[in-house]
Amino acid sequence: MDQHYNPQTLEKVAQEQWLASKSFAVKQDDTREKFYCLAMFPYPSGQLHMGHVRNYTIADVIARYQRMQGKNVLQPMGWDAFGLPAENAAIKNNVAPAQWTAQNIDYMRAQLQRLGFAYDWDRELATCDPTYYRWEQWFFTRLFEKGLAYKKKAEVNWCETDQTVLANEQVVDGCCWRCDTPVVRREIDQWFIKITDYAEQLLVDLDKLDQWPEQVRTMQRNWIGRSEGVDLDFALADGTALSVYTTRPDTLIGVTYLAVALQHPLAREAAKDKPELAAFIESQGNIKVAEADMATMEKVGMATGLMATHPLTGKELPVWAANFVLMSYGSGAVMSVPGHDQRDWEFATRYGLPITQVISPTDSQACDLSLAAFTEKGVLINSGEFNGLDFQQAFSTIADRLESEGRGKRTVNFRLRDWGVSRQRYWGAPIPIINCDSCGAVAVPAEDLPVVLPTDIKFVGEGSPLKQMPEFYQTHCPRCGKDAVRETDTFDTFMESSWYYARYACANNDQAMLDAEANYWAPVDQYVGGIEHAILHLLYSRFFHKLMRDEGLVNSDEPFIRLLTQGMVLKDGVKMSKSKGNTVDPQSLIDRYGADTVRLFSMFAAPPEQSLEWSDSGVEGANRFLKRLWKMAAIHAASGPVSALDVAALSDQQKDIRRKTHATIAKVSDDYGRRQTFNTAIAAIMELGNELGKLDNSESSRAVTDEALHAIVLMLNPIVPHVCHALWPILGGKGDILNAPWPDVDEDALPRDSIEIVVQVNGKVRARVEVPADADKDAVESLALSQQNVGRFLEGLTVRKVIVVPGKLINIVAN
RNA sequence: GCGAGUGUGGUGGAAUUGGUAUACACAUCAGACUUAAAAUCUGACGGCUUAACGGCUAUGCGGGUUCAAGUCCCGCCACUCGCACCA
Repeated sequence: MDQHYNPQTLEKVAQEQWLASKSFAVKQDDTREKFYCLAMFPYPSGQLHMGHVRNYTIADVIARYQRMQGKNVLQPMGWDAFGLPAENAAIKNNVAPAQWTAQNIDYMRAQLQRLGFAYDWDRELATCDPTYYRWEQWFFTRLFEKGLAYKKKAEVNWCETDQTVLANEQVVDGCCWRCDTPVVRREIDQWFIKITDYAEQLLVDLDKLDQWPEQVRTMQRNWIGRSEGVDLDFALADGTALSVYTTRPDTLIGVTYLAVALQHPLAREAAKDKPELAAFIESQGNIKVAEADMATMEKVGMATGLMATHPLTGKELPVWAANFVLMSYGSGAVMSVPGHDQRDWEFATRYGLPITQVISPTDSQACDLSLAAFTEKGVLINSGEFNGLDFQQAFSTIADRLESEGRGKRTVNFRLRDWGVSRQRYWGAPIPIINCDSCGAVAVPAEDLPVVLPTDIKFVGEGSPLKQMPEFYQTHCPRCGKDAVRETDTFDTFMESSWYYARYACANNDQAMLDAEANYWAPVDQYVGGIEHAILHLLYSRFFHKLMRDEGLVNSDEPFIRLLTQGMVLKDGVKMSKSKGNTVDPQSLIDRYGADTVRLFSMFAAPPEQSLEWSDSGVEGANRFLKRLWKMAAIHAASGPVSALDVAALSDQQKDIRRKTHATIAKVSDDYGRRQTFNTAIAAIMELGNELGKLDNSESSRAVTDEALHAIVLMLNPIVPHVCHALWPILGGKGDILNAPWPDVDEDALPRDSIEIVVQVNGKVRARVEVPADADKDAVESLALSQQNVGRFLEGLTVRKVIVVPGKLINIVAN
């Protein structure tokens, strides 16, 4: 065989064989354990970038590893094909979004195939295909009928010039990204899905996800934001009540004013007779509809002139309108306790409102209300009959009082808001609703689905083309038959990505959304994707899974059993992006070094969860390793057949290398399966390879080498499958390496005769001693004490304590 | 602003349960091979110090717990991700 590694040729041979024999097409098989491995599908932006390469390589390594464990492995691929970039490209290049998307998919599919990923291409799907989104439309009509989908007014970013809704990313410094017009908030009718009905379940079930990173579970918990508090009423002069939610009823006596959102009905009503308030509300209307902007803006407000009565003290309190009160959380109004809430404190300080202390620290904590609010829990003071109570006592006493007087009620509240799924855009799945003057919003009947998005359109960018297409929106009411108007909004693209994992399992079923095969494969055993999706995509998918479960479509509670969140790919310490001009094109690297080198570097350069710093010379190093591996195997194979390994007759050096082989198998198995740190697995394999070079050419050495090389090729196969595909038969491996079993550890090869023990004096390493593996504590201690350098450091000191960590270290404590 | 992370040689990183800091690579330097270069192979490689053995010092910064801290605790700094219409 050729001693030169030729990736371009051997990768082509391997890929053609995989494609021709459909090596990765799978079906239900009840004789084996199933394993569903999935990487987040890409948006077809044009070309693969390094983030994709990393994401898909990680998943592919896991899929191929699990296959070698004897499992029935499904790994599908598809396209998250709806979304804004297609509309932007359409305007820029004068090409229809459908056509642009289809071209991108074709190019990127070829790139994925060139990287040798083990996908079942028979299950490929694209979310912009009516055969996909028809089921999403159908499912939405089911939710609508169950009352889980509803319409309400909500605010959007609006550009007056373009007469269009802007996404948050399209608002730059408060202005439209295209025409620079200042953006205003506008309220429009929008569709929502009641994720809040599932808030408790979504929170509780996080505890079941013990194979998810703790940080993701924490972020979701905080996002859902369950809190226990009290809803209470402050009476207004006209006899109506202003309802507020608080988690700190213990501070109730310290309330010095109330604050309502600018959109609160009370603020709007007050603004009618108060022009300066109306002007103030108007002036705050250009803040982006994004929480980050809300939180960082200057906190300002204005008195509404209204007064409210404190439910316990009967005191009259002013009602302010404030820009930081969120209409979407609680009742859109808050009671302000400037003594014990920092935001209230800042607001009160700014506007000269009174600050009262009602909580006293229980320990020596500082509490100076002229500097800041005291926000810890403590003991009540200045609260009349409640003085001396702690938080728990005060909470229940005050809540009981309010409940008995009918002025309040204990409430569980969530930060989570219902999911707005309407988008005033063209390139998305049409919302299957018909608006009838007589019947209101009516779901499109199942037999009329899908509502197909017209693709032969001219796209100019000002509003959705669907609004200019009577042939699309003019229709009849399915209920009463009168003329009616079809909904022209489309779905949020998170809708499509919330259930695609399930659809892969029955991608070609045109009779149902999901079927028995979907239930065979679901849930996904391993999901791999970027950490940036930790909250939204993963929460919506979990929600959708529960909705599908309650519709009888799946019989599990959660969609993803194990989650791996990969870090970003950086270049020169910053994220790769076109605008920074620091992108690395995977295609040119594949052309130069082959897919295996690119895969190997991606897996070697960093553990999957950390960010990965790109390095051209590192890629070169990965390529060098594969060349060396090839040459070593070629020379070994060329020197003829190998005699059987005679374990009893090995020299110490041969035994050491055999131990290393089996220790490496054990480590690599753990790294692949439990730790998912592929970089350390590769390092361990490299170490073993380096050791092999030290062996001579004797018969017994060649037998040791043969065993090691078989193990190396099997262990590397998930990462660099092409070169291993080629090397396997050369080394005498039987069948296709794809189906070869993972190597076994020979436990008998692992024990050592002697081990090295580190000797410390007062925690500093002073010597190392070689002791028999079964040496007892006393023997180790006396040997340690006899070391010359140890003696030097013990001179003039008294030994107080000796700590022995078996098999590792001995620490002599002396003074 | 809020929530979640990360920070170790010249560089990427390793150290898995509190127990030898710097594995494995990259870069650099030296040597071998070569007319020469590339490629390949061998060796050196945190800093200071020493003729050498060795010593001191170092995991963003400042404290703490411990026989022992990169790892645990407290306080800071810098960077990254998310914040509901980017996907």
